[in-house]
Parts: sequence; C-alpha cells; structure tokens
Amino acid sequence: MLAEERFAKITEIVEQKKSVTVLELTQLLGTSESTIRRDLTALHKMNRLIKVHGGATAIEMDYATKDADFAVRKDMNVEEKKVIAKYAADLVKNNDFVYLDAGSSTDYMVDCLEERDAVYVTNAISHAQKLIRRGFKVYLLGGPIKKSTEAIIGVEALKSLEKYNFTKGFFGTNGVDIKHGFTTPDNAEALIKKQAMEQCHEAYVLADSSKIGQISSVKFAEFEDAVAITVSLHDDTMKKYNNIVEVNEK
Amino acid sequence: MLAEERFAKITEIVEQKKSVTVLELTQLLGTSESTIRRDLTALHKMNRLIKVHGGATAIEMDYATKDADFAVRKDMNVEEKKVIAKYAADLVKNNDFVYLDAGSSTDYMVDCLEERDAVYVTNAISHAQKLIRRGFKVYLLGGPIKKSTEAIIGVEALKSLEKYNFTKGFFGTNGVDIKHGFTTPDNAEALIKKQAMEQCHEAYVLADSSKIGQISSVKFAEFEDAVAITVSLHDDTMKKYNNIVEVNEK
DNA sequence: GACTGAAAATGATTGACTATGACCGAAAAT
DNA sequence: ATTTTCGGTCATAGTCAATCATTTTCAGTC
Repeated sequence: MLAEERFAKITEIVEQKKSVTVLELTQLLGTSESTIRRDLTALHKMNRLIKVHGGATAIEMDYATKDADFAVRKDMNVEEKKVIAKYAADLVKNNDFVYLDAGSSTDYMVDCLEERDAVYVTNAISHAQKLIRRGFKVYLLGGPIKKSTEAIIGVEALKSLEKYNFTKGFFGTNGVDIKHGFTTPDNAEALIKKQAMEQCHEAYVLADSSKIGQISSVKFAEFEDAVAITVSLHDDTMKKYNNIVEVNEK
Repeated sequence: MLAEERFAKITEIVEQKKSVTVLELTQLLGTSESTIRRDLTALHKMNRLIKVHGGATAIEMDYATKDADFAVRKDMNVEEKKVIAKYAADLVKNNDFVYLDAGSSTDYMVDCLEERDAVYVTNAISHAQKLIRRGFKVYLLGGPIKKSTEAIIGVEALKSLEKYNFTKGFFGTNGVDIKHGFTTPDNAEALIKKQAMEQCHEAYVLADSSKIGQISSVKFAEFEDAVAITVSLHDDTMKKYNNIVEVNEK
C-alpha cells in the first residue's frame, strides 16, 4: 500500500471518528505500529490531524475561524512554530500586561495561552477574536487595516501604543541577524513593532529556524533589544549570546 | 480511551448538566477518580469548564450578555434583515466615508455592499474582517473588546470617533419608539453608537419589525436623529414621520 | 529483460517516557 | 468531629521515538 493511500485512509478515519488510537489503526489498515506512528507524525506535521498520546484526533475549528486558519495551514515549519509558541505562552504569568504582535507564530501562541488573569493588547484582528472567544481580556489597537496580514497599522495605533507599558511583548519577525537585528518587509508594520517593543519591559521574538540569519528590508529592533526564542540551533555563531533561548524540538 | 475523548465527553456532560460530581464522571466514563481529577484540572486550565470542590460546573455566559446570544439573535427575522440590509447597502456611494455599527443587521449589510471607493469605519471585529477580505478600505476603532458582541467599546474608541466626519452611518438597534427614540441594552455600546451618530452627516438605523415599538434600557438617539429603515409597517402610527423608510419585502 | 547497488519503506525491538489507578495524609465541607 | 474531597506519590501498564535488520522500489548497467 502506498504511503499516500494510508494517509488518505487515516485522515478519513480521523475526520469521521474524530479520534482514533494507534491500535485501532493498525487493525484497520493491517500494518505495523511503527508505520502508523510514522504516518501520524507525518500527518501531524502536515497539519492534517493532531497527534496525541495514544493516537490522533481531528482538527476541529470553531467555524468562524475556518477561513482564517486556512491561510495558516499552508504555513512553513508548523511544528517548530508550535514548539516555540508553547514556550512563549508559558512565559505569560498572572497579572501580566501583554502585547501580542500579528503573525502566524503568535497565532500558534494564542492557542497555547493559559493565563486568564493577564490582559492582552494586539494589533491582529484574528488574534483578538480568538482571545476574546477563549475568555481573555483583550484590547485591540485602532486604525486602518492592512489587507494582506489583517493587522492594524498607522499613526493612530502608534499613538495609542505610547500610553501602554507592557510587562511582556511577543513579536514575529522575518529575519534575525546579529548585525542587522530583527527585520520585516513592511514598513508600516515595522513601525508598530518598534513602538510596541519600546513599551515592553520584556520583549520576546518568536523565530523559527527559517528566520535565523535572514535579513529583511526594514529593521524594527536591534538584536540585543529582545530575547529571541527559537529551536535548537545547529549553527554555533549565536550560541554565545545570552538573549537567545533555544527550545528543544519535542 | 484517548485523553481527548474523555475531555470531549466530560465537556459535553458538563455543558449539558451544567454541573457534575467527580463520582458521577467516574461512573459515566468508567475510569478512576484520579484520572477524572486530572482531567478536570486540565480542562479547567483550558478554560473548558470550571473546577469546583466536588466536581465541575459549566462556564457561565457573561450575565451582561442577557440580551440574547449573538448567534441566536442573528437568526431572527433573517429575510427581513436581508431586505433592509440590501436597501441600506445601496445607499453607499462613491467616496462616501461610512460608519458601520456592530450587529447582525449591519452584518448582512456588509454582504451586500458593492461600493469599493468608499472608506469604512467600524467597531465590529467581524465586519472589519469581512470588509477587508472583500477588498474594501477599513478602519477599526481601538479599545477593549466586549465579549458577547465582539465589538470595540470604551473611552478610547469614543475619543477616536470625535475626529471623524462620516458622510453616512448605519446602525443597529434593539428598540425603536417615537417617544423613547433608539434604544439598546448595553450602556457601553450605546455610548459608542451615540458618539458615532453625532459624527454622521446622514444616520440610518436598520430596524426589522421585531424592533418597532420596543424600548430597551439605554437610549442612544432620539427618533428624529436618524432615518429608520424598516420593512412595510402594518401599524400606521409611524407613517406620518418622514424619517422612516419602508422597504418592500423582497 | 535481468542484475545490481543505493535509497526508501517497513516491522521488530528496546529503553525511555507518559498515563493510569490505588493509596494516603492533608484540606475542605458538613 | 466526621465525612468527603483533594492533590501528591508510587507501581504498573501502555505508549513513544530511536535504532536496526529486512524487504521493497527504482534507476542505471549490461
């Protein structure tokens, strides 16, 4: 049986049953545990199901978030981002006043957040929506919306940021480089990131491995201005810096 | 049984019964007390229920949300609302600067909008999202989000409204009454509606038949401050007013 | 078309890890 | 004061990822 055939069958079974164990799958597909496990790992990385201890469950989305998630689906380095996001989410503690930047990395972070007694400020429409639905306290910045990222930008947002003093801030980035700092392709968004970061007591940048060493067009912070959270680096050039956290890839 | 399966079952039971004891759950799921306790702790952390001594209770909806659920209300008088929304949408012309209030009536209006050279300002997250996805220019007000309606409220939004001068504004309402004007159950939202309407050159209120003659707790405008758009009235008491438009059903 | 070596997929094995249920002293409710 | 519930600990059973041997696949060669 072809791998893709199994993938299709497993996906179908999971969609239909909502959850399934490894043992069940071995019986239904007449193949070994090892293979099923490998398949589940692969499908999980492809975001076609959620691998859990003992088996897998379907990806269920609360219907309003469906199309928003579609864009995120064909995202790169999903697994890495989720690990980084989990680590970042655990940094939020009781009574924190948190800034959440727009972007896919911070989106995964929203899914992991547990702290309900914190207050969140964001410029991302989808984040605000997810957060409010999960019962968190949320402030949204005001201003024009950028179509491609559905993030609030503009002078008004910059102005309102000035009055906040965040205990922690979490940012996405397109490039991390020791010399060129944190960079992103859009100037309007860079301005927001820069301003927001200045208002943060602790600033964290979520950077999966594809961002390391990259340089994009607009700098929003120096490398030493924030703590970079990334997965284990194979490159040693950054190891000597103490503002970089390496999360172990689960 | 997979942990997620148990989570789902427990959540369902709690939702349905509103409260449940640990003992009941051990019997219903045929598992040990320890496991149930661990599950409840996990689910509590996930915000899927509230763990209490002896068991768990469902997450109760915001009491202020008593003005009927967004989802439920959206389904009332759908056909009427759509007709009204279509009429309202056609009022938007090239170069208009439009304020769009939160609510289900204006939501249907978003679906009907055709004018792309207008600029829209709204306090509703979902409207902003729909509009931007349809390629319109959108400004979102900033501030805290009200959970039940997912609308921006608060002083910040009021402040930023002051500087706008809308050519047209479209509002939802809970009650229309000649003597008591336009009313709505939530004070914070009433303030926003009031301020926004003051900035409008032309203000329209979308009111399906269930709203006519109703009086809710907070007034946000006098009856003569806006043009009410409704379906054909069978009651003649309002006919003499010239600020009421009756759209023919269908 | 058959042979061959490299690459990929599979299944078995294993030590490490995780979830579970029983137990028990502490905490809370009555 | 008594009973119930709680949360931590522990042994056990179940599950996992990594490794390795075997089989399958496939391109290149004769």
